Order: sequence, then structure tokens, then C-alpha cells
Amino acid sequence: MDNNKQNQLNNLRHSCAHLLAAAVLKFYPDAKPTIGPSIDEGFYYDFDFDNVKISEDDLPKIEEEMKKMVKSWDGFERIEKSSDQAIEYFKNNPYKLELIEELIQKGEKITFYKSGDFIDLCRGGHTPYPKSNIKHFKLLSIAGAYWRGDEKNKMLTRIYGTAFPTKDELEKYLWQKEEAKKRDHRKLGAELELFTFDDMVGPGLVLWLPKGTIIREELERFAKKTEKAWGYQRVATPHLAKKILFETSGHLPYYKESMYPGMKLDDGEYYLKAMNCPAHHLIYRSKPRSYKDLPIRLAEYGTVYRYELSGTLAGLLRVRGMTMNDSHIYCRKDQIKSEFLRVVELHKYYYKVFGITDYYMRLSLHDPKNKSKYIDEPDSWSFSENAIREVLKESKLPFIEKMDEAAFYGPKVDFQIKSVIGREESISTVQLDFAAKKRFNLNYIDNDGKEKEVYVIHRAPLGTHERFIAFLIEHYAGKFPLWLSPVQLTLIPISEKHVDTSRIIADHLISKDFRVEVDDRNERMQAKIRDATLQKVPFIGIIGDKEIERFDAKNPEEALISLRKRDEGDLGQNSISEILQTFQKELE
RNA sequence: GCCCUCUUAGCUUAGUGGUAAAGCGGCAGUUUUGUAAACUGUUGACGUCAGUUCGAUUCUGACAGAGGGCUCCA
Repeated sequence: MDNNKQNQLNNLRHSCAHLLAAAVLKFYPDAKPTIGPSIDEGFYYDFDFDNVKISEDDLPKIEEEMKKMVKSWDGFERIEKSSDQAIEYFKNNPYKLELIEELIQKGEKITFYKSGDFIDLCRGGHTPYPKSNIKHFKLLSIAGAYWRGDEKNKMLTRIYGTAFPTKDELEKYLWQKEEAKKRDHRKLGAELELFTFDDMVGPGLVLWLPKGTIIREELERFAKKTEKAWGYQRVATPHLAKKILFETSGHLPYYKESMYPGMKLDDGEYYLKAMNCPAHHLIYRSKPRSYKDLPIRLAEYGTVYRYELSGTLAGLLRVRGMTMNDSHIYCRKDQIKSEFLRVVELHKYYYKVFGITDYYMRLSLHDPKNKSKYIDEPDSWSFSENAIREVLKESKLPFIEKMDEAAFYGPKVDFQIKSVIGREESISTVQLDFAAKKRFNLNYIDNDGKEKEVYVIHRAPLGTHERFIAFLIEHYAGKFPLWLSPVQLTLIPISEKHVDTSRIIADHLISKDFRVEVDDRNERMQAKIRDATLQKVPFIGIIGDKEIERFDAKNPEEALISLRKRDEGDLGQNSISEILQTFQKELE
């Protein structure tokens, strides 16, 4: 969409927010309006209802009122106010007063906009003809939102809505929202029997069902194979460790809120690990290292536990127990750039395999002025930030830079992926760490015989199984590629007398390492086809009289089955050897 | 954690101040099937704990879990 069109849409939506505020005030004259911007998918307006309850059931009547009111809105009249006038007008609204104070401090003009009988503090940006333009809108939901997003502030009531220039666009948006729900990983995860939760285990702790576990293990197998080829060594570390480890790493008490509480035992206090790095550092320093050994890349599919706020948990996207494709790279300062480049290249490779194209990187830098927030190593910062920036430029991938968002111990790069249903997630993050070397005394002997400090890169290209699989479910809409499909081929015997032959064929394919099931239920073939299709199995094989005519148990490769491919339909009769070839091709 | 909403069988839903209906699934039987749901029978639920009430799945409260949100700034 070009800028002009985007502006018009934003203006329409922001105007609609005004209309919403006007209608709300009609029903709730004491509500205090705060802010009402347009957003990507529509608009919202935050109110302080001051203990008056409002629920989603109230939205239809507000919407009706908006439709009524807009008929008398001929335009938006701009009114400039002096600061005294503005303060006087909003003397009962502390939120608007706060905004006005800020404008006064910045020395900006204070403007009000009037439409119908409704006047609001506003910088402008409206549709010129509200009466005729604001027609296709819908209020969507009510949510709580802290004033200015800070949990220390009062919780306001936010009303979300959306608006479009035409009826078709509005309907299309609502339809897309419905479609997105069908792809939601929570829904598909249950339908395809991939994972579940149970109150007896606890929120945010996933129970992986057999089919979901196959996906996990295939991903691990793929990552292990890939990372072995890229020079990583695998390690394994315990799920818990003594308090001193996390004190040394600096996570206690700094990160304590997000860790499960300690377990007091007779030899001290133990904590569940919330990250793998401390244990990897100990492995690094388990013996003296030479400059010739570096870089050392230690990798682990490590399971960590983080006590995330209960309200933020969501399906597999945000959990409390997660297994990550983790690795720590220990390198010399002169290797930072080349190692970082390798990590970015590894991401590129992974994302290509999964057909992920809609992503960008976010480089988080430190703010030299904000001294208290960052470790005091100006040389390390400037050296590494420049090196990483060069790497990102060389990678030719899109990236943005964010000031003052680095970790306290070093700059980081997040990979932001936009899923097909429009959710943007940070799937993976690469962080450079200047702090670990001092905290854990991570050194190597350089060629001059002197001890030097080692730099650490944290990376997890596939993120956690939990979030990555959530992403993949939605990305593929449950139609996993053959190598990830929990069941790759379902064999359907047409009648009972074809079951034994089907089993022999299945066993043969299983012995060749394929995941094959025989649907031997007492059902009609049509029902079995339907079920296998709904389970999104990539291949379905039908076995009836025609197929077993010349079947010879001694030579199962010659057997025929009628093959059907997901989304492509009938492939006709294929011999098993032909099917093996087809599979091999798919897996490449 | 905070705000709003929700919680009836494995799943999707109906319904009521006098303990509940159905479809799918599961199980049993009949049927032996040629490309997206055979037929018959049967099984199975009001999240937990309090309160109000003669009586609560229904009303109230707490708790637990799930869902939508929690700076894309007048």
C-alpha cells in the first residue's frame, strides 16, 4: 500500500476512534477518555471508567450509537488552545492533563478537534468527510491496558475496533480473522494430536503427544546433522544446579522473578535452570584452552524452565518449560565477526529449508549515555556493534537498528518472523556476551603464552521447540512436509481381506524408515480416506483386489497400491519401489 | 501479575433454581465395501471449593484453567 493510501486509512480509523469516544461518553458521561490511535488492524481508544463495569455485551449498543452520531459529523474543526484553556477544559481528566503538560514542555502547539458535539485533544489526522466516509467499522473487543503500557500505572479499559473504506474490505478482514483461527496452532495441535496441557502438570508445561514428539525429534535430528556439519560439538547438562552457579552467572537475584523457586536440600539450594549458558561455560573451562582450539561451539537441545507471568502464557508460543536449540560459541575477539556471519548464514539456511521468507533482523544496540544499564566496556561495544552491523549488511537480509535495547552484557540480533496468520514473533536471537568471560573466568592461552579473555555468542536459530513448532503448524496449516509428517502414508485396505497384505506392505516400508499406518478399522474406504485427509497425511494408499492381484509376499517391492497425494489427488497405481523413489525425492 | 470474557462427555454444541439434550468420537454388533462420513445398539459430562436456598449445573464469591489484551502514544 502506498503512503498516501495508508495515511487515509489511518485517518479514517483515528476518526473512528473519536467517534467511539463520543459514543462511549454518551452512555458513560463520567468515563475519562485518554488516547485513541489508529493501529495496524484498526484502532482503539483507552478509557478510565473508574470502577464502572463495561463488557463486550455493551459493544453493540455503542456501535449503534456511533452509527447514529456520525450522521451529524460533517467534518473535524481544528481549534487551537492556549495552555491555560486546555488545562481548564480537561481539569477533570488527569490523563489528558499529563499529555498537555508534555506538550507544554516540548513547546508544541495544543490543538483540539471538534466533530459533532465531541471535542478532543488531538494532533490531527482525520478523514475530511466523516459523515460519508465512516461507514464500515466494527467494534471487536474489550481489553485491559495500563496507562502508557506501564504496569505501575492504572489499568484502563481499551476498546478495540476496526474500520475500512469499503464494506468488502471490512468483510474480507473479518473473514481473514476467521480463517486465521482455523490455522491457530492450538486448534490444529489438538486436532492433529500433537500436544496437550493438563492442570495436574501446570500451566505452560507441555505434554507432547506421540505425533508431536515425532516432529520434535525430526527437528532435532535435522538440527544435529546440520550443526555437526557446521562445526558444533554436542553436550548435555543437568536440568538443575546449585544456587552458586546462577549467582555466578548473575541471573540470581536479577532474574529471580522468572525462575522457579529454589529447592533446599541438605547440601544447599538447587534451582531449575532457566538458561543453558552457565553450564556450557563450565564445560568450556573444564580444561585450559589454546587459541588454536577456538572457536569452540557447544550445542545442546536444552530444556529450561522460566516462571513467566501467568497472563502471558499462550499455547505453545509462550510456555514455562521449553527446549531450545541452544549453543554457545567461544571465540577470540578477532573471530567475532566471522563467527557472527556464520550464525547468520546458518539462520538463512534453516529458514530456506522451512520456506520462511517473510522475516527481518532487529539489531539491538546499547546507548552509551545510559551507562548504568550496560556493562562498561566501551571498546568491546564499539568494536562488536560495528562488526555485527557489517555482518548484517553483508548478509543482504533486511534489518533495522534499535537504540538502547541491547542486553546489559552485549548487542543482540533478533530474527523477527511474520507468520501467515499475521503474528510477528521473535523466533530466534543471537547475542554477544562480554560479561561471561569475567564472571566465569573464561580464558584461553594466546600464541604469546598469555591468558586472554574469550567472547561468547549465544544463539538458537530454531528457537525453542515450543515456539518453533507453533510457528510451523501455522506456517504449513498443519500440512507438514513429508519429513516432518507424523504419519507419512496411511494404507487403506478396502475390505477385511486386504488387511494382511496391507500390513506386510506397511512393515516393509517401516523397515525402510518410513512412518506408515494401516487403517484397519471396520469402516468404509470413503470414511478412512476422509479421516486420513483431515489428519493431513501426505500420502494415502488404497489396497483392494486390483492391487493384490499379483501380490507376492516374497517380493513386496513389486506390490501395487493406488496412491493419492495430499492436495494433488490420485497418482494412479504405484509399485512400492516407485513409492520409495517418490518419497526419497520428497525428502531431498 | 493486572483488566475483560469463558469453563456442560475425549471433541463441537443445546438447556434448566427440582442433577441434563444431541452430533462426532469410543465400545459392541451387523455390513465386506473402489476414492471425503454405512447401519443398529451402547458408553460417557455440568472445572474446584464455599455461600444463598427446602433444593444450585443454573444465582453470588473465591480458587484453578483457558481465551482476548497490557505505549503501533493527544
